[in-house]
Amino acid sequence: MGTNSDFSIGELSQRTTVNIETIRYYEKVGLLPPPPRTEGGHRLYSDAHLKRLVFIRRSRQLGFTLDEIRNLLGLVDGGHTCGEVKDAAVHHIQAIRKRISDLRRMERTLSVTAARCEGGETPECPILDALFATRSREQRGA
Amino acid sequence: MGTNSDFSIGELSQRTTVNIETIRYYEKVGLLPPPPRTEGGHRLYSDAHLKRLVFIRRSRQLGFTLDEIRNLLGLVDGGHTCGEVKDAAVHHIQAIRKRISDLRRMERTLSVTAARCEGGETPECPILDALFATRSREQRGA
DNA sequence: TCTACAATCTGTAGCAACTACAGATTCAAG
DNA sequence: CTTGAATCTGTAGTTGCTACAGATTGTAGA
Repeated sequence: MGTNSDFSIGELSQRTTVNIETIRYYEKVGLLPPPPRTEGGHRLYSDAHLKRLVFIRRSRQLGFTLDEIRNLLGLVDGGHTCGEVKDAAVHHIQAIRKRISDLRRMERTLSVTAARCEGGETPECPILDALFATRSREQRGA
Repeated sequence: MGTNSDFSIGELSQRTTVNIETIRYYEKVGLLPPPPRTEGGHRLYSDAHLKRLVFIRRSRQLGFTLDEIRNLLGLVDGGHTCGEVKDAAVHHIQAIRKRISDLRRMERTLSVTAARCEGGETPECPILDALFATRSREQRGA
C-alpha cells in the first residue's frame, strides 16, 4: 500500500511543502540521511525519507529547534524511552508558555501606550515619549 | 540635573544593559551615531547616546526589528506626525497578536499530545507517533 | 534521434541580530 | 613607570534557511 517507488527531490518538496534548498540543507546538517542517486547524480527518495521529513517539518511547526529535532530523531533511531521524549516535550511546552507570556506583556504595554495616542497630525507622540522616557515601567517596579 | 559628562562604552553598556559588542554593532548599522573619540580612539558617549540606546533597547524588548526601529528613529529625527508612529505601533501589535495565537496553537497541540503519554520506560511513545503520523490534525481539517 | 527546456546538481554568499574571538592599543591606578 | 583592565578593529561564527551562478542531467515533443 502507498507509493513505494522512488521520487525526485522536487516531488518530495511538493509532497512535504518543504523547500528543495531546505531539504538539501537538512541533508547537509545531518537531519536527513543521504539518499541513493541516479547515474547522473540526482537524489532518489523513498517513503522513509518522506516520513522523516514530515516529522521534521511538523516538529519545526511546533517550534522545536533543529538541535532539539536532532535529539528527538536520535531517540527515534536509537532505542528510546517514552519518558525521555516526554521530558523533552514538557520542557518545550514550558519554553513556549514563557514566550507567550513575554509577548502578552509586550502587547499590553504597546496597547496601553498606543491608546493614549490620538493619531493625527501633531508632532507630539506619547508612544515616542514612552520609548524615550528615562525610567520605564518595569524599572519603577511591578 | 543628570550626569552630563562623557563616559566610556563600558559604562554605557552597564547603564543600558546592552552588550558592548552590540553597541558597536548598532553604530556600524547606523542606529547609533558615531560618537566623538579620545585621543587614543576610545569612544566617548554622552546622555543623548544613552537616551537613544535606551530607546533602541526598549523597542527591541517590545519586539520591533532593527529595521522598524530605524524607521521610528527616522520619525524622531525628521519631522514626524503622531499618526505615523501610531500606525507603526498598531501594525506591530497585530503582528504580536498573531504570534501569540500561533504559539497558543503550538502549546495546545503539544499539551494534548504529551498528556497521552505515560512516560516511563516503554519504547512506545504517543508523541513520536503523532509527529510521525502521515496525516496531521490540520491536514484532516479544522 | 535530436533538441529544447525543465529540473537538479554543487558551492558560495546572503539574511537578522547578534556573539565571540584574536591581536593590537590605550587608559587608569599604584 | 609598570601592570592589568578596558577598548580598539576586523573577521568569523551562530540559526535556519534562501538565493543565486554556472554546470549538468532528465524528459518530452518533433
